Amino acid sequence: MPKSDIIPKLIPVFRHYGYEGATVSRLSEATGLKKASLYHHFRGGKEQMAQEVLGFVGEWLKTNIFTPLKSSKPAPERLADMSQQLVQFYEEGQTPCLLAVMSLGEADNLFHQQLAGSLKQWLNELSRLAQEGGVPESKAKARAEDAMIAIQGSLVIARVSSDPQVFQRAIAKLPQILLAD
Amino acid sequence: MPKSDIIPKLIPVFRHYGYEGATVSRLSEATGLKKASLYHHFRGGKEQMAQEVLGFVGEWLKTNIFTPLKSSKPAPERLADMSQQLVQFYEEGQTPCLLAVMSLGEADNLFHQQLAGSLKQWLNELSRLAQEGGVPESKAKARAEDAMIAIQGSLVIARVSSDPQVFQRAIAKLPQILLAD
DNA sequence: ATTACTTTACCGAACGTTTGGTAGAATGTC
DNA sequence: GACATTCTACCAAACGTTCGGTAAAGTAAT
Repeated sequence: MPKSDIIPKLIPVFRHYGYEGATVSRLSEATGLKKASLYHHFRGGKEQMAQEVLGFVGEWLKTNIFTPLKSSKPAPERLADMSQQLVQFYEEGQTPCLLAVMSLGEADNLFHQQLAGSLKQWLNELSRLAQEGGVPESKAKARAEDAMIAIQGSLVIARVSSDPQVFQRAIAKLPQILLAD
Repeated sequence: MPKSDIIPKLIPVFRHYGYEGATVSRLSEATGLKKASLYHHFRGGKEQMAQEVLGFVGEWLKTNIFTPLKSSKPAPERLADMSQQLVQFYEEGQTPCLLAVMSLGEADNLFHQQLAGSLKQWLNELSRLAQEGGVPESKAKARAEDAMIAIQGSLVIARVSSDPQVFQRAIAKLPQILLAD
């Protein structure tokens, strides 16, 4: 099995259990590969698995979020494209965010820079979008922050209340948060 | 050492590491009690420790958040009281939320009901406050949800970006979210 | 007040299990 | 035959938990 097939099977384990909870047994079960086979592909062990999962998701963000946000469409359409991708990625709000989950405990020491980098990029792209939608630079950064807060917060609330619609409602409000005048 | 002294020392471990990451060794270190001594106080082991920590925080919410929200002061003042308590409780935005952290992995199976109950209560109290501040019932529930999203989301963003001010900014916006007309 | 008994709080050492990780043999694939 | 891939079998270390026991504080009876 090629790595490109393994990593997507690793992702949900890290997302749902966090770094410490994502045991090699669970990762093995999720991939269908025995432990030793996993270690053949990831000589750096569990830490490398998490690293490559983070890298994969980073790439995913670039191609499915950041690039669409830069397309030539009008700003509201670009935002709608992102929203659609997000709802899929977070499985309608039923899946925790890797960024949030990997910033806990021991994992934070290992991956903090990477996580912070992805978030910063995302914030920048959202801020650009808002500006292109007519929001002055001074307000655009604050709105981008509010948008990310809404995404992450709604994922938490949706999870704790077992009501994924909380997430979908929050996504539906993004245009207002980012582009209202 | 009485339990009332032990539990507060347990809390930060569960908050920062999550249930699976909160090893008995770490809990032992945090309390200054050896493992066997912890088991003297909590015969149910780690699960009971988490349970009692959740109970303690539930009580804290009741006396420091819910009750103040019901006082006879005008609505904006009650909200300010809650905000002040929150900033302290989350250490100016540097500490993850137990609710969010315990809804991950195996812990969610064990504690989901309790977590969902606390959240629901909190949402209800915020909705009541908004209504008493003049917001129609139809909108009040949505605003309470937005407020909780802002609290949880800003804690995540603050943590990932190592910028606690994100949290404090979000708290400062609560009056607008809940009571604006 | 003194003695004897019970309880509480604590700890060192070990329990069986699971952790992350390895070595080497089997299996395919070219 | 050579190569990469997967497996079974194994390991030391850490996991959550329990055991056996000590020291001190209560409690009761004399």
